[in-house]
Amino acid sequence: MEISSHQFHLLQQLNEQRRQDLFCDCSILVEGKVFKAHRNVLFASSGYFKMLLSQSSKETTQPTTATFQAFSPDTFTVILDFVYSGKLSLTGQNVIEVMSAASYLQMTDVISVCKTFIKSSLDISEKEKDRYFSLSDKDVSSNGVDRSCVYGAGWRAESSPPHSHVSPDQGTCMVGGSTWSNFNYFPTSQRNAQQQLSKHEQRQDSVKKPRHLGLQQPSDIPPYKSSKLEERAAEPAGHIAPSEEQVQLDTEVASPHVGYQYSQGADVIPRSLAVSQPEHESPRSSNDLPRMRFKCPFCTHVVKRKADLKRHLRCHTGERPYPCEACGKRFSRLDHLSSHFRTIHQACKPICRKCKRHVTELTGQVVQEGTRRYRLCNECLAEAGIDSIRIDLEAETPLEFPQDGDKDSRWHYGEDNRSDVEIVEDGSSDLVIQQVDDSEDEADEKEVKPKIR
DNA sequence: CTGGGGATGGGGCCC
DNA sequence: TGGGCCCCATCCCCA
Repeated sequence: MEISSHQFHLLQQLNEQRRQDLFCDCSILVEGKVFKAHRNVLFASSGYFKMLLSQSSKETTQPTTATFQAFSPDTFTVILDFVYSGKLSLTGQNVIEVMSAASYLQMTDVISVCKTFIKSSLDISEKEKDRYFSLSDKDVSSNGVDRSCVYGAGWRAESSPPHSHVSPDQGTCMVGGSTWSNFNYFPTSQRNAQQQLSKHEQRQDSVKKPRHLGLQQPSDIPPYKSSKLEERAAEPAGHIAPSEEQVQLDTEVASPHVGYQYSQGADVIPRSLAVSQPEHESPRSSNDLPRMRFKCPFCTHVVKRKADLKRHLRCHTGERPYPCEACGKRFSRLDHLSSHFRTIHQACKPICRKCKRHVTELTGQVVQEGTRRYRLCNECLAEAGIDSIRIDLEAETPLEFPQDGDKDSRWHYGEDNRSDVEIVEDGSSDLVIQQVDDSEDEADEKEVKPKIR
């Protein structure tokens, strides 16, 4: 006969003992703050502690002390509370750091839940953005990751990997003592987003660059993509890229956990899920400069700046917050959008698209094909049989790139004023010819450039 | 089929 | 810290 509440009460008791510092035989020092805990609980919850404590198990009479500088006391509080309660308090602010800490401590369940949290948040963001094509980032974030959520990990979770899909749009939620299957939630829009990403993923599969730190994805390991978050989280991560070892060695030279290799049955914690936050040298040498590195929790990539990591993470999450309002194409980066806008919609290059010769206001014209603009020299225009078309540039309204902070406003470009513009359209191809006036165009560019640059 | 060029995306890094 | 520029790799289209 099984009393289902026993595990819950047992954990509750242990948590109570921890709070009262009863039988605590392990001290964890995180940036100066001391946490008391039970060795056996830590051993059972974290691969890192399992490794650490098994090494020091011979001296069981001595209290064990672990020191961390890779994450904050607040983050460790979240982790420790989870260990002792099964409830993970995630917010948009702490999820990255919690995931990093969980990676560091080799707590796969926590990593999975964090990934799901991030993915779901982005999904909500995408949903909002799809509704209002150019929602501001601020609005999105307020609808997304900023909501706090408390995840409850079931203590029967060992039977199945955590395929949890919890939507942050549920707001604050408390799920305690449930099995993972109790909160399998997969928003339909998430599936849609995955479908939308599929092409991008296929492209990215081959865009894996070997040049970064000389690293290369092993051929047998598919590059990790955003829509594979769940699969990756759930899959037995038994593959370790040999090259990843280099990263570990490179970034964790002085760390106390150098070269650890935790294995739990067939499951090996993927080292690619290692720390994604600054690698403080510990103990830091007085001579060494603090070598700040930020590791991507999804791949082996290491960057020097947090902002670069944030930017890099978009290639995993598939987030594309910058839509081109001229053609609808979305970009993960503003500079890519700017570049796209300049090349596709502004015809900035004074080059004939056909013969590649330099064109001036005398020797060529701007051709507008739908929202695309490019230049053709008069000869090429004549070849195309459209040499007699002239446009009153006084009335011509150039495509304008939105200013900063104007992400949520519609862009203004010629299309809106076409009724006012004397344009000639090719009925079959939506072709619009505009006379090149470099002086005018230069002025246009000057007007736009400060916004872009 | 192949090579060239445009478009795109990712990283480094400066401001 | 975000914006933006530069460089490079890759994809895709077209001749």
